[in-house]
Amino acid sequence: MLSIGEFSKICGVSTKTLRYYDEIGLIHPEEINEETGYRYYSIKQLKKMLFINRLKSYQLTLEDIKSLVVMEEHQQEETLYGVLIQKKRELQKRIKAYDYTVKQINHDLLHIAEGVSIMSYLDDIPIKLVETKQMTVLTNRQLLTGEDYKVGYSHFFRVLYEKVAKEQYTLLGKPMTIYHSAEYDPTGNDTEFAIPIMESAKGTRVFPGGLCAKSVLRGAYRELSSVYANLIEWVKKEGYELVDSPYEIYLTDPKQEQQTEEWLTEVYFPIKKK
Amino acid sequence: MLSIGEFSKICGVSTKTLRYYDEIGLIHPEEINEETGYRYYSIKQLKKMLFINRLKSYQLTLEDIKSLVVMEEHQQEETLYGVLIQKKRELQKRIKAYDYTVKQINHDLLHIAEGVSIMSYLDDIPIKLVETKQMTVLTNRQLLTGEDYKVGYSHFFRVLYEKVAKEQYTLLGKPMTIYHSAEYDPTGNDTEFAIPIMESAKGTRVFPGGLCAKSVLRGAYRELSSVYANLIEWVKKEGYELVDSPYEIYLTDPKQEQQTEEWLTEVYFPIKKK
DNA sequence: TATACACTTTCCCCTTAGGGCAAAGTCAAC
DNA sequence: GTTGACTTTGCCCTAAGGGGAAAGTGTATA
Repeated sequence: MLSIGEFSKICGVSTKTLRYYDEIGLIHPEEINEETGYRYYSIKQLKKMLFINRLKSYQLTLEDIKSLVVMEEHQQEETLYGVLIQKKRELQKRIKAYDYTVKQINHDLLHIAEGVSIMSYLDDIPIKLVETKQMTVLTNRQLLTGEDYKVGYSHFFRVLYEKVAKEQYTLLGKPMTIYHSAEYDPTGNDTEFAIPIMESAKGTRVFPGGLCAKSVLRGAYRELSSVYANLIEWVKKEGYELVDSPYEIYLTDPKQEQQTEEWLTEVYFPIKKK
Repeated sequence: MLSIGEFSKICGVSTKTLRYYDEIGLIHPEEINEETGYRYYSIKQLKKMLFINRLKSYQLTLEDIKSLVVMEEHQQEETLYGVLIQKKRELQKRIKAYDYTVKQINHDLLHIAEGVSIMSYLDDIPIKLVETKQMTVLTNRQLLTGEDYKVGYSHFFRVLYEKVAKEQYTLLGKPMTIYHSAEYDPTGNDTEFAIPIMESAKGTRVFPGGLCAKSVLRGAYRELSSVYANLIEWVKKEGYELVDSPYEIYLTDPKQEQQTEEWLTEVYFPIKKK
């Protein structure tokens, strides 16, 4: 039997961690002295602990590890395979995300080196007053969380486009989304997907035209909030007020155009003079 | 002035987050109604919030962001440049670490697919009884934390090798480390770096020989703890006991040999029959 | 045998960046 | 005046332990 200190040294795990693992039921010392409460681990438990260490190095949560180690051996192998495949995908996703972040940082570093403030693009977003025309749009209104957006957008538009194809509607414009929620809520935002068509039918509605402040974003969607901020500031400053939900029109299709720098998105704020 | 909800929606940040940022002094609403406690943000603060959002997307901590946003503009640019460079390196390091983890997972997946338990290598680590000879070693004893190890090893060995070169000592063997700490302690372990030489001089000591249990690890150092566990188990089972600090001898130089699979490390446990 | 010192125990608070929920107060529209 | 949406503060929760205190235990040595 090994004391907690000996066991700790062999496994390369602190005694604090071992006590914590005991507490959460991950690995319980084979023997505990009734009188003193001292923990004693067996040599056999070394293997279990090393297995736990390895799974930890694969970024599994202790919860996941726990459910794995309580299994019987043959069931464990199967489950482990699935879990590892899953984890691998997750790590690859994280790598991609970090790669992207590094790219963005490089972009900003370049700006700073040129002596340009990295938020200066905010001042360069042009805003125009336009008069939009009334349209008929095929729509689908949903509550979406931040997570849903990524997959949701392509999904809901695909559904709408399928309907257009099936019913042989006549397309009159690019896809758009209308944001009805008054506040940003991470648990869900009231979002309407719409495609302008010629016909009026079930699932369509009249989308009113009128005076709008309009801005065009060239680049990745991450700058969208900046465009919104800019529009709001402009609207206040110029003495207008918002009279309907803001909406966006996607001029490029992210699936088609790989260069995020080339994406074009129009942002409209329906307004009137105060 | 914008209410917290409006401001939240524009910036894509929850009201909870805004209150939290107020609490930690990251961004304080420009106006707070004395009677009601309602927070009101100005249009000008949008830009600051968007800047914070961007820094957050770069994985800066709120603490770091805070110290950046309180700076004056020209000082901020300079600091920002350094911080971003730093962060970029960190992210690249993390990417490399994840890449490595993915490789390890792939390795294990292969094993599972072949029907081999992923910890089975533990049973394949051969152990031999050997009699080692007394040596003279040039040494350097240090308290090292887990973090220090990575850079520490190459550093301390380099110092020792420089001494060997300067004093024109005669090399008699490969570099080795002796682990004096009885317990694994994440905050620091008593570690001795040593190189066998012929001469006795200041900075050298006699390294005693004797009976040892010896194991050879082929592969990356991450399996070292397994080798230790195996040795300890063997020593107990065979009725021996440890009489001195375990040590390792590095047969390959990590700087020379790029393939971690080819690294060779000998692990020695000085023992005697109980 | 007394003592010193290393080891272990439990207990409590702390970490990041907020999320969830509840009770109570406030705002704006009808 | 009322309703419903909005906001406030306050309290507890997260994952994986780290730090430290106070008290008890093990063991080697003088």
